[in-house]
Amino acid sequence: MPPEENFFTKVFQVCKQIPRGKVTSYGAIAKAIGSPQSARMVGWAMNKSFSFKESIPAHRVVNRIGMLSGKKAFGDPKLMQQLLEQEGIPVKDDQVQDFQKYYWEPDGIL
DNA sequence: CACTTGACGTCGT
DNA sequence: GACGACGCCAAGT
Repeated sequence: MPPEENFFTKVFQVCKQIPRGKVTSYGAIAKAIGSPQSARMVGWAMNKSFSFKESIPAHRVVNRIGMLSGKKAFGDPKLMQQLLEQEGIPVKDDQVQDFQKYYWEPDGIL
């Protein structure tokens, strides 16, 4: 019995809750699911999210500085930036412009 | 089974 | 305020 899939579920749940045109940070999600020090796990889960059944808008999740750290995970680095711009989020140099403005704090599932 | 890597974050300099 | 080092957790090799 491997790991509790609940962890992934929580992360995915939060990701899905991200409103269109908004972005959040891994730490915020990690904190929302009750593991504030497991921000890395959130990112790792995101990478695995592509293998997940459901579609997860991982492009709305960036690191604390708003940098598209996992753009490579989309297959094409441009894809993530494109998706963000498509949702109305200006991205420049792999960084979200006015990140603080588009930042969205996820609701704790707990 | 032990070491390394990884979509991060915080503290210290 | 920028740069560097340490810390966390799990998966892959």
